[in-house]
Parts: sequence; C-alpha cells; structure tokens
Amino acid sequence: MPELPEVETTLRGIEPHIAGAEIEQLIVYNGSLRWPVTEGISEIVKGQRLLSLTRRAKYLLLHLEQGSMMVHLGMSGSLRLVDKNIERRKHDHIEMHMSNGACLRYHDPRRFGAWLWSEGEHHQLDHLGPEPLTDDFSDKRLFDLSRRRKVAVKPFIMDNKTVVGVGNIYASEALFRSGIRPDSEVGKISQQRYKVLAGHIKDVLHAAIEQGGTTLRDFVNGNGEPGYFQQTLAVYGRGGEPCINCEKPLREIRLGQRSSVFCTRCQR
DNA sequence: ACACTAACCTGCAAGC
DNA sequence: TGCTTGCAGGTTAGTG
Repeated sequence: MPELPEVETTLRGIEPHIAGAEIEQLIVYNGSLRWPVTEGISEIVKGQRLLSLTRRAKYLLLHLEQGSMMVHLGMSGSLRLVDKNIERRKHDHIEMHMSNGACLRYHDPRRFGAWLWSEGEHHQLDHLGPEPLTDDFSDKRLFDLSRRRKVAVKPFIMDNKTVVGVGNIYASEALFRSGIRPDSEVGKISQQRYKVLAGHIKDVLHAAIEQGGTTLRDFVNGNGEPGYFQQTLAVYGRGGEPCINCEKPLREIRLGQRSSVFCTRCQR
C-alpha cells in the first residue's frame, strides 16, 4: 500500500479537482472492503458539498456538510480522476461523480481498504500516534516510549501508536540511512541514535512526497501517474543485492511477518 | 502491558 | 503447460 507519501500524493492530486464541488452520485459496485462500506452511504452523501480533503496517518478524510467519509487505500488501493466514459476496470469498486464533471474511481484488488461515513468522529483515528512530519514526533518520543521494552526497532517505528504513516518501505529506508539494524532492541538504543533516526524518518518521507511516492506495482496518483521514489530505494526489495555504500550483499530477514532488508556492515 | 500471530483478499512470480 | 507455494504497500483481533 500506499504509505504516507503515497496517500499525501493522492490527496494533492485529487483535491484541486473535486474540493468545492457537490457529490452528484456515489456508486458502490463492491462494498466488501476491510470493513463493509457504510450501509446507505450513497443516499447519505448525495447532494452534499465536498468542503475539503485532509489526511490523518494513511487515512484520507473527505469533509462534507453533514459529516465525513474516511477512506483508506489498504495494501493495493488507489484513487484516480478519470473520464467517466472510460470503462470501469476490474476491481474498480467505488465511483464518485461530482457536479463539476469530475469522476473519481477507487480501485483496490485486495480490498483491504475502507470507505466509511460518520457524522462525527471516526474511531479508527482515536488511538493514533503523532504525525511524523510535525514537531510532535521527535527523538524524545522514541526514547521515552522505548525504555524497558524489547521489541525490535523496525516494528516499533511501524507501530501506529509510536508514529503514524511509516510502513515497510520507509521504515527500512530510514533505518538504513540511520545505520541502525532493524532487529535492534528498542530499549538499548540511545537518545542520540533516536535523534538520527527521527531525522531520517522525516527526511525520507519528505523526499518520497517530492518524488510523488513509490510505485512498486500499481500505485498511481490522482491523475494516473506513477511515483518515482522507487529509484531512490537503498534496501527495500533489494535483498541479496550489493549495499550501495559498501557493496556487501544485503541480508533479508523477517520481523513481525514483514520482510526486512539491511546491510550487516553499515547497520549495527 | 507487551510481544507476537493469524487473518482479511487477489495477483503474480518462482519452483517443481 | 499447469499446479502449488509464498509473498506483497496495512491494520486489527486474538493469544499467551
């Protein structure tokens, strides 16, 4: 999926084309996503103006006059603006027609995503940690949260309670840039090293947003264009290939059911 | 509280 | 060629 940079890229791509317009029709072709799409959502949102779009963690929030739709792209979801006359593709599950003629399609082969309506709070957002690109996320937070804990640092920074938006790609890349092994016990890492790590998490996310995100298989922004950050990946998906610094073959292990690639020489 | 696993679902690549 | 296996960007529910 889409990690934070891909969601942010999607938001920036679609927002100018649909914000301010009225929803003429929302069509749900297959509402069987991670959670069932809210019953009756088409009737609820019809005729409401889309006031604004925001992002929280990897969730997109479409703010309407009477409430909001919370959209998640799961592992394989994407949103794109299309010409409504173009035939739907397999796995195009939801379509939103706007009063200005724009048509937004939600495509998600694995159906791990979400489209939920609420007149108030979305409770999925209740227990999320801070946004990584704000001052609420810092080395101090990583240090304080990790004392007397034994979890490996990679699953720790991928845990939404620690910080949101950091998935398998950017966790791997930030640890490489920081020279920290992904399986290091969090309780044994110094605040100085967390300062380096927090800085690299922010840097790698910023850089990925500037490149329009990472396209591995099928990610596209709101206008159907891929991202380019995959060209910058140093370790993710490169198990067995040479380290870009020292040329030693990169090692691949599994941590918390996720593949983790790192350099045994450059990361300690 | 913490650490870890299985599960949701489809597509694709690798191996036999 | 075709079958089986394992893996893929996330998140939550359940186990010990």
